[in-house]
Amino acid sequence: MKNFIQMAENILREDGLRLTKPRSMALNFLAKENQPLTPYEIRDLLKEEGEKADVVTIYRILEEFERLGLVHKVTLLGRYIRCSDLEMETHCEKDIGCHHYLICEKCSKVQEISGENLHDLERVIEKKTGFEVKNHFLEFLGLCKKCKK
Amino acid sequence: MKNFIQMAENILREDGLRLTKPRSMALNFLAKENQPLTPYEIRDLLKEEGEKADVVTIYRILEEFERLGLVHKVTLLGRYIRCSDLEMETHCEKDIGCHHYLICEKCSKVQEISGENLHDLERVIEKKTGFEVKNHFLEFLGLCKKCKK
DNA sequence: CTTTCTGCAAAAGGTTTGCAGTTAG
DNA sequence: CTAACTGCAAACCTTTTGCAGAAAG
Repeated sequence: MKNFIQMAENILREDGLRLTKPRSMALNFLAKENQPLTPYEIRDLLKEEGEKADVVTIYRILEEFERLGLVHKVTLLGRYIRCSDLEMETHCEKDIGCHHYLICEKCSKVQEISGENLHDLERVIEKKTGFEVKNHFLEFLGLCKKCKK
Repeated sequence: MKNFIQMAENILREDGLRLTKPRSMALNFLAKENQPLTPYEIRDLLKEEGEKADVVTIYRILEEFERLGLVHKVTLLGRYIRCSDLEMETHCEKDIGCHHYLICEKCSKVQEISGENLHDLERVIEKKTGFEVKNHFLEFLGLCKKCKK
């Protein structure tokens, strides 16, 4: 956790971004929670600590964080979660084996898993984590034959 | 394509739903296009054929279609695509091996593929379809250990 | 100091809801 | 006929944009 924050701050600095109060606090909450948060939730968390920040600012902060590989957006939830230490260290931006999430339909808690075979994976997941996979979303982004040319 | 429409109409009937003009035409366009459409696009297509329908109606229609397994929502695009004949026949609701989509970042065209191993799959995809996979989105929905109890 | 960030106001989408009127079966 | 469906208006929620003022380095 401390690790994440330090690495993140370095990455920000390297990119020439300033370490402002909202950015720093957003990093802290993302690290502490270790669960995906909405921009509004982050705004509220800041407010609880006496730092009022506009949601617009949080949106812009998260946009930068995502670009720098500090957070992922969990598409199905519209929430942002901090990248794992592993992802940060290996700088495995969009690699296979990263950012696979298990989203509980009931409590909305998210756990990260890594692995590569979907079929086997589901079985392994159920055995190792006790998570009962009901549905999965798999979509590929890229360039089709025509557009590649 | 004709197949899809007939099967879909049967499924609607079996569920006690009425075969109205907007529903029937939406089915036709989804079948004909074979590409994911937004509710607004469907509304416009209907309008072009002289049938004006409200977007709200289209939203409600698509909601029903999804419930009945006639269409899938392509999460990343916010669009709806007709289920494949295979899916309809096997009634493979949420099964592994279904609804995997390749989304072109440039032309936004979508192709469906089936297969189960993600790693191998990407390689196979590139060879078979010429689609260059840049990124994939994989998220699982289900119940975590706690919530399962 | 000067560039970068933030706050505020406002707009822009996308989606949902309630209710009265219309239509399929 | 009568339950189901649709249209309209409005609300709601999330996200984006522009610009002037504030703050980091």
